[in-house]
Amino acid sequence: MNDIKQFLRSNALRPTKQRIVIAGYLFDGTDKHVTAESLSTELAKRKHIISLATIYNTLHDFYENGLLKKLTLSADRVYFDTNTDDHHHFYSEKEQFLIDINKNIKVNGLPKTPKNKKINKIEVIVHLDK
Amino acid sequence: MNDIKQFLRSNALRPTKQRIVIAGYLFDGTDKHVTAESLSTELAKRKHIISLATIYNTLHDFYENGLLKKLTLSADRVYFDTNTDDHHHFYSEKEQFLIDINKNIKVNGLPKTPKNKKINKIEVIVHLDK
DNA sequence: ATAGCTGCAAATGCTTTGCAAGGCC
DNA sequence: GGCCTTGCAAAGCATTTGCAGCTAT
Repeated sequence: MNDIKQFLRSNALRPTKQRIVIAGYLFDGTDKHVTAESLSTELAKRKHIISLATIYNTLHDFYENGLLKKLTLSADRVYFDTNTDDHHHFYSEKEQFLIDINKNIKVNGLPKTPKNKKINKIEVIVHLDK
Repeated sequence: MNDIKQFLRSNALRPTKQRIVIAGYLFDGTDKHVTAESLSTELAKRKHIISLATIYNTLHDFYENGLLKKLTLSADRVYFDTNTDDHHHFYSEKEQFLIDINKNIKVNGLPKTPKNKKINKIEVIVHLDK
């Protein structure tokens, strides 16, 4: 709890009640994939009612401070990943689940990067069943 | 023109005025990436005013018949790709552009597929500048 | 005290849908 | 003629925003 406050402060985030609850849930040591809504539901189960607007704000605050990774896999829902290391994903659109691939993946045979551009990241998504 | 009608018919799509215009634009031999809106704008320049609802319907009809590939890269816009071969992309979110990677890319080091699942496709997105 | 945060309600923006009118076979 | 398609206007949804009240420092 004080750890969490510390943690937030060290990321230039004021440790408010809501942020402490959200960070406490997200950064409990287990990697998680959440959407604003799944997070809201999950917190509600734990009797923590936080307005959706705040959840959206907080996820973006965390994201902008590098505490979360953002994943756009389907058009109608943005996922946030608590694992911020470089890694890739198995994804099932049908079942809406997401599994981290933590092994080292190598992408070979890329053509040269377009002029005056830099590669920011390479994202590999392994789509499952159709 | 009759080619286009033929083409639509052979894909179980009734060749209506609107579909002929849209297919004529999309499948002119050059690979294209469009969104519903960019397509609408592009057609409007050519004096073809087609309602957005119809454009959405048509893009999905084409997609469902395998004439287009669908790409979800940013949450607020779905792209359709006239190149339906297996291929990958360079993508700049900032500049909103998309370039096909037609070279053969190899992804090495994938872990084994989750139990009872099959790989549908592997998608590699090379994100540019940030 | 005051700059920052919360949360409601309303707005936004892409996409879908209901449905009446029109077009293709 | 009958079924499919179009397109308007309205609905749907995830997400964002304005703003008044509250809170951390």
